[in-house]
Amino acid sequence: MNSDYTLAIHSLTYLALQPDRMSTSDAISESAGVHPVRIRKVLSLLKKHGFIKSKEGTGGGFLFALDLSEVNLWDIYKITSEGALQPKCPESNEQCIVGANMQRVLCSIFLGAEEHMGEYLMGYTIKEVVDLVKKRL
Amino acid sequence: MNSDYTLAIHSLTYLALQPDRMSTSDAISESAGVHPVRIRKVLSLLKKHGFIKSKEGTGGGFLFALDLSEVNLWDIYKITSEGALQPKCPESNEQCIVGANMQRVLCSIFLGAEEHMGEYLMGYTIKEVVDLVKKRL
DNA sequence: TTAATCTGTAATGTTTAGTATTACAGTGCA
DNA sequence: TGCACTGTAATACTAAACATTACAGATTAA
Repeated sequence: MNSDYTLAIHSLTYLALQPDRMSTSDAISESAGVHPVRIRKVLSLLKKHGFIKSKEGTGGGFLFALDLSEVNLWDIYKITSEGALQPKCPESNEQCIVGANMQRVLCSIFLGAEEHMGEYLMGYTIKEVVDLVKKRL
Repeated sequence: MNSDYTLAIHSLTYLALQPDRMSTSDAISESAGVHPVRIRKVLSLLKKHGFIKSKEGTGGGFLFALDLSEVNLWDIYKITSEGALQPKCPESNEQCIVGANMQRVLCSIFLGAEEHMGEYLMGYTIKEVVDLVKKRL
């Protein structure tokens, strides 16, 4: 699982808890324990998809742009990690019936697996993640 | 997705197509396009779980030990890759409510995702993979 | 009983992917 | 004008994946 994915969830959850002021990449990076540049990279993806707004300059930062229950974990997965489940198939031997066909077979199976997982992830919105985080236990 | 997983599937499929003679790690590695030592490592795992037999020495190699429909892709996943979906959470800030709780929340969500995917993978046995490979298209 | 052919596994080296760091242009505020 | 941000590219570092080497032990066949 790509860790940009977890970073994106972490960031959005952070923003969700600061609904009335902008948060800087520095503040988020301190919460997540990674470098601010990474936060900006991940958030620039989320911005492109309209989940957040950003503002440059003094007093700038990031802000959640939608309702918390409009964004679910499958949406975020698709943006940050789609295809992460796909097998990394080394060049296999085309002379061999197994080598020649395995990649195709596995790709289609793993695509199905990803879609299947998607249905599960759709069940979690940022709102629910925020609630779980608040519960502390 | 751990590529030991795809290697295990590849190897088992290969063995399934050679039911009446032993296959060497060299032959399998040539089909899969990886180093024979890796094949032996992965297959030693599968052997521990009783999916295959092996024999050392001249004329030795590996052999499928069960019926093709007794082994499904979830079984293999559990052996080679369980936990691969778990997020790699960097140490986050315990002072922050998000940092302090995110790992716990994500672990439980991703555990569910893995189980959910498991139900899908259970639907594919090696027999079905072999059939798909034979179909060639 | 010796040589050849395998597995099993540890140790080491190499490559690649992930991540951090640095640098700096552009934007907006005070 | 100076400061505090985002945005992004370039570079450097680190860790994980993978290949390679090495060799002990098992098995067969000459």
